[in-house]
Amino acid sequence: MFMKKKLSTILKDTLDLCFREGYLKQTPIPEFVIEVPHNPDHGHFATNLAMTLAAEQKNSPRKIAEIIIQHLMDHDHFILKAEIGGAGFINFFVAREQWHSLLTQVAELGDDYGRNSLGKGEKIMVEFVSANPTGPLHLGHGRGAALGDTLCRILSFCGYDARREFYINDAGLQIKLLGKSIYSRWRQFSDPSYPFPEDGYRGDYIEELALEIAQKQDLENLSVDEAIDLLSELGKDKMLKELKEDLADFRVNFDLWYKETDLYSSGKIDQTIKLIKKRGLLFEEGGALWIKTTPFGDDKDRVLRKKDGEFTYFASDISYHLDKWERGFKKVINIWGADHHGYVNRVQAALMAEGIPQGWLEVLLIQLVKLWEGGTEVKMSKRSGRYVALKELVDDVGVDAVRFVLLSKDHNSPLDFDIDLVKRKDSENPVYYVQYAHARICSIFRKTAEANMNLPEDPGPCLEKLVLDEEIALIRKMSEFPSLIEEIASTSEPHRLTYYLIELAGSFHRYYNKHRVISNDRALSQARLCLSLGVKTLIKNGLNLLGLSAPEIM
RNA sequence: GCGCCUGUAGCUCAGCCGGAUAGAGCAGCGGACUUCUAAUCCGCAGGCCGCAGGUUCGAAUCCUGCCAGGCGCACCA
Repeated sequence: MFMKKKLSTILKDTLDLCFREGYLKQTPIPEFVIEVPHNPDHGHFATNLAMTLAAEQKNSPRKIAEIIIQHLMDHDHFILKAEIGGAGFINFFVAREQWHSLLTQVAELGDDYGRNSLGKGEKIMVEFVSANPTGPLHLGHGRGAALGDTLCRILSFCGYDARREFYINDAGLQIKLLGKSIYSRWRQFSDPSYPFPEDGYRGDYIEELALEIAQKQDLENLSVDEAIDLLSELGKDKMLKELKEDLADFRVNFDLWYKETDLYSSGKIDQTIKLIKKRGLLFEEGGALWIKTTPFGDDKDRVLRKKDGEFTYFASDISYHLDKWERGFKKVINIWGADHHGYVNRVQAALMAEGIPQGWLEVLLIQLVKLWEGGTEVKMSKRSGRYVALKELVDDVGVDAVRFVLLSKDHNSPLDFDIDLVKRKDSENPVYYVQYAHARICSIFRKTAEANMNLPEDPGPCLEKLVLDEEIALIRKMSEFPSLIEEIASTSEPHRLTYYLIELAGSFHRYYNKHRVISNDRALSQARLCLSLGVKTLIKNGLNLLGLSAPEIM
C-alpha cells in the first residue's frame, strides 16, 4: 500500500545482498530517507542512501549508488528505472502498472483509504477549548476548537479511541464576578448610577442575560447576596448552553463536559490532597498548604490551598488530571492558549510526583490569533467586552471558511486573521479552491449519464490508458495520503492536511484544464473517470477529517 | 533577569527529524471560456530564508551567540 515502504524494503534487501556477496563492506545501515523529489526529472522517488553510506564504506556516494542499482532486489518489477543523480542520489521511476494498481486500491477502499490501526484501539483524550462559561467564545477559542476536533477526527481514523472533553471552570471567583456583573446591569436598568464591578465583564451579553433572567425571576425580593448567587448560577448555565450551541454549530461535539464543581462535590480534591500527603510532598507554610513539585522539574513549589482556605486552580487541575489517569486514558492531549505556557511545567511536575509517566500528558500551545479589520488590529478581551465572537464570524462567512483558515497554520505560529479578506472575498479562501475541485469532479460524473458513459466494473484493463506524466503524478500524490495521515496523528500537525489538499486540488485543476476526461475514446474516458473518482474520494476524505463539507455543486 | 514561541517574496504563510534550482495563496502585470463548472488555468515579475559564527560532502532546516516581535514567570483566573 505504501509505495515508500515497498521501496524501503527493496533497498534493505539489496543492502543485505550486497553485504552477503561482498559487493559492499559489512557496515551498519544508516538512517536514510526516501523522498518525493520536486523535480520530475528526478523520478518518482529518490533516496540519499548511497550518500549516507559513503563515510562508513570509504567510497564515493556515486560509486556506491552504482553498486546498489546493479544489484537491486526487485522481483516484482516494481522499479522501472533507477538512476544516479547529483552528489549520489538514487532516483527511482516506478513501473506504471504499480501506479495503476494503487489507483485500483483507492477505488476499492473508498472512504477507508488512508485509514490505519496505528492506535490499536487505545483510549486517548483531547481536552480543548475549556473556556470559562462567563462569556461568548472568540476566535482564539475557535482555533483551539478546530484543532482539537480535527485532531480527534484524525486520531479516530488512525484507530485510536479518541474522546473530546471540555473542562468547565465553574467553581471559582470568576463565576461570582459574572453574577455581580449581571446584577449591576440589572440594577442599572432602574438606576444608571449603580456601580459596576471594577473587573466585571463588560460585554453587551451581560445586559442581555440580565434582561432575560429578570423576566423570569423575582430578583426584587432577594437580598443582594442571594440575588448575586442566583445570577451567578443562572448566568453560568445560560453561557454554558450557548457555548455548547456555538461549538455544535462549529461542528465540534464533546463527549464529556467535566465540571470543576464535581471535583469538590465528589470529594476528589480531598482524595488528591491525601494522596499528595501520603507521598510526603505536602507541607504547610505561611498558613497555606503546598505541594513539593521542585524535585520533578518545577522551578518552585506551589500552593494548593490558600491561607483563606480556598483551593487554588492548581489543586483542582491536579485532581482533574489524576481523574483522567484513573479513567484509563493511555495518553492525554491538552490544547491551551500560549498564555498558559508557564503552567505546563508545573502540571507535568505534579503528575510525575504521582508516578504518572512523563509524556502521558502532552500540551499543545496555540499561539494567539490576531484579528484585523479595516487594516487595523482588533484587540480582543472578554473583560472589556471587545472581541469578535466566533459565532458572529461563523454566521457571516460559514463554518468551512473559518475552520479552514484556523486549521491552515501551525499551532505554534501566531495567526493573523483578516476579517475583511475572509468575509468579502470568499473565493480567495483556499477552502473554496479545494471544494471546487470536488464539485467539478461531481459535475463530470453528472455528465457521464448523458454521454452514455459509466465507470467500468473492473477498472483494471482500462487503466493502462493512463500514461501521461500528470496522471501518474496525481496517483503519486494520492499515494502520499496514508503516510501523511499517520504523520499528522503522531505529530499533531493537522495543518499539513490543508496544504496537501490544496496541492491535490491544484494538480487536478491543472489536469482538468489541459485534458478532457470524457472523450470519444471509451476506455480512455473510463480510465480518467477512475482517476477523477480517486481524487474526489481523497478530497472528500481529507475535508471530512478537517470537519469541512464537500459540496457536490458550487 | 529567566523561560516558551516566532522571524522565509510587498502581505499572509508552508517547507524545519540536513539534500538536487527555497514553494503556495493574495496583491501587481499580460493572456485563455462555441468543448466535462473561469470559485479554474497559463505566463511574467518578485528572495542577504532576521544577523554572525560553528558542525560537514551539503544548512532555511542542526548547535552557539546576538537582534527584533509575541507570550509567560502569583497564596490571579
